[in-house]
Amino acid sequence: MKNQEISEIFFRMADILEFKGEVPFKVNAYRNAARLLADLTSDIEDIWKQGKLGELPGIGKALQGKIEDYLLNNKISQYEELLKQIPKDLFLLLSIQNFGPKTAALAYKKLGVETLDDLEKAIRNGKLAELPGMGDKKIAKISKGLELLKTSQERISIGIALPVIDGIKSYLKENAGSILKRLSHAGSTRRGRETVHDIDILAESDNGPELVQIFVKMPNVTQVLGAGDTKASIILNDRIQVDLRVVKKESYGAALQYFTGSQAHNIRLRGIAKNHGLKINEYGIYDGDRKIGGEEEEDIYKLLGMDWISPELREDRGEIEAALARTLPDLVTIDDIKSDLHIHSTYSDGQLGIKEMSEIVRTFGYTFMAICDHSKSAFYANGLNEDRLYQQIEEINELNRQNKGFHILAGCEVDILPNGDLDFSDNILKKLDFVISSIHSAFETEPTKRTLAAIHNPYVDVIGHPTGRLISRRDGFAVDMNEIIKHAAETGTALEVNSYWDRLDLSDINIKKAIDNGVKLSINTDTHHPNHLPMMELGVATARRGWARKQDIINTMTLDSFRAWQKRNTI
DNA sequence: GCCGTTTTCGGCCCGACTGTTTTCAGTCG
Repeated sequence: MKNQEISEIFFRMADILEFKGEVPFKVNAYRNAARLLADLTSDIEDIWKQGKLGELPGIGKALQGKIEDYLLNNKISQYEELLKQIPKDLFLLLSIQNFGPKTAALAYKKLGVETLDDLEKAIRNGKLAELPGMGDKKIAKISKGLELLKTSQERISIGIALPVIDGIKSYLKENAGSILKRLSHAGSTRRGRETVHDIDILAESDNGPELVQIFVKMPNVTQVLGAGDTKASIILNDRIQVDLRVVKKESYGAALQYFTGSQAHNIRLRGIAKNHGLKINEYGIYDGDRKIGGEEEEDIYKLLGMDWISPELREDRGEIEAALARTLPDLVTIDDIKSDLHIHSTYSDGQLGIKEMSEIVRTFGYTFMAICDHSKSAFYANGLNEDRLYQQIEEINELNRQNKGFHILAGCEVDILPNGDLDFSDNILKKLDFVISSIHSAFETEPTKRTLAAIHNPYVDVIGHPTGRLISRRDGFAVDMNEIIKHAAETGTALEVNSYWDRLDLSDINIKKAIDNGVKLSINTDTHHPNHLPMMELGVATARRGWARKQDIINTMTLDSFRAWQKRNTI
């Protein structure tokens, strides 16, 4: 799909135009279009073929022409032209903190700075300091930014960030005592994004300076980037930046709304406020000079005539229109989840036996679970052959006889082989209660065709981690998600939302697309170790970001309705 | 660049912070 490719070009064109000193509104037009394309759940090529490009908000004549250029010629000629006029490593240079487009342009024009090395040299030989507006402190900040870029990690997974947030919250509660009132995380972690750049913490207190001091003296703070009376920024464990912002009671709601973002969502809200003759900032919502709300986050949305919007939806992907029309979806919650359907045991590569694991799973409040160990071809994971599978089914049956009020489904995560066959025959699969089917090998070999074959198998209930992406390591294999969704809808096969922190596969955008086409989803942890079980929350957050409701998720069903849903029982 | 029952021209979110300034530009979120 070309959506992503064009989106990336538009983001870069925005950077270039900004570097060239274009008016900010033009730059924003490109960024808005880039975001729209990245978030789009339908194929831009289809929209173009239907002649409906102009119906997309923010896509006018000029941008339509560029999209068309790319679809016809696989390049945007104006972008190619622009690339000739900029420093070699512009995009890298612009990622340096405290080194923005204006400074980059100045350094390029006056000193010929094209790369990080050039910049470092210009700092060392004092040339940069000779430029207008450059003082010692500014140079020092740019040096720091350059240093940070060299050592800093990529965005980190939400699965890593959330436990860090829990630790910070506990620390603050223990050490700040009565000066700390309300406390929340904000930013992209609150919105449940799969990866985050930093952690935002918001606190309510009448004593900002003291709270800030407690915060910067936290254990494992390796750098204090700044600390004032109401805010501070630190680097934790040389790894992740954490920003604290302290506000008073009357502004807490407005600040929480503001710092949760996203930026695009906030910009839309402020535009709407303006149309109503109101103004929003992080301290409250105002009618002229009169403050009319801001103590609670709900105030902001209510005063703009809309429903409160769950943080996971706040990306300006249609949630504002839905909130105004009062048609926001009733999103699935963690409390709706009644089963975890993808759990490994010591039969293959899990850490616990079925009995021990099931006892822990029960404590999550679920009423059933599925053991889905690997199949025989998964040598690397100690996959089960037919005999051991029968043995496992026997053990599960025995446990179910002993267990009242909790049921274990005998399942399997059957490999989709390179030739498109499944690793077990239908005669075996039909003996199981539940089947997940996944690709674990030969990612390059017709992954779409193989997945479709699995979808059409009458015993396959769920396609596991459908794109195979690993957030920290590799992109997904090149599956045609439109085809997979179409066939999943036709056959009544669910797609997995694998909740393991490094997978979160399907992603939010694909979840939305699946739901829009009537496909059911299965949120599972793919647990190999009991520590993985709480990751259900990550899967639920990702599903919520994809606008998933309770009725879209098979894990919210009772055991009876789940069985009635299975396609093998609907024939 | 886009957009329009206020507008086909003149708007386009808002504020903090910093550093370099004699009143503001750049960067960030």
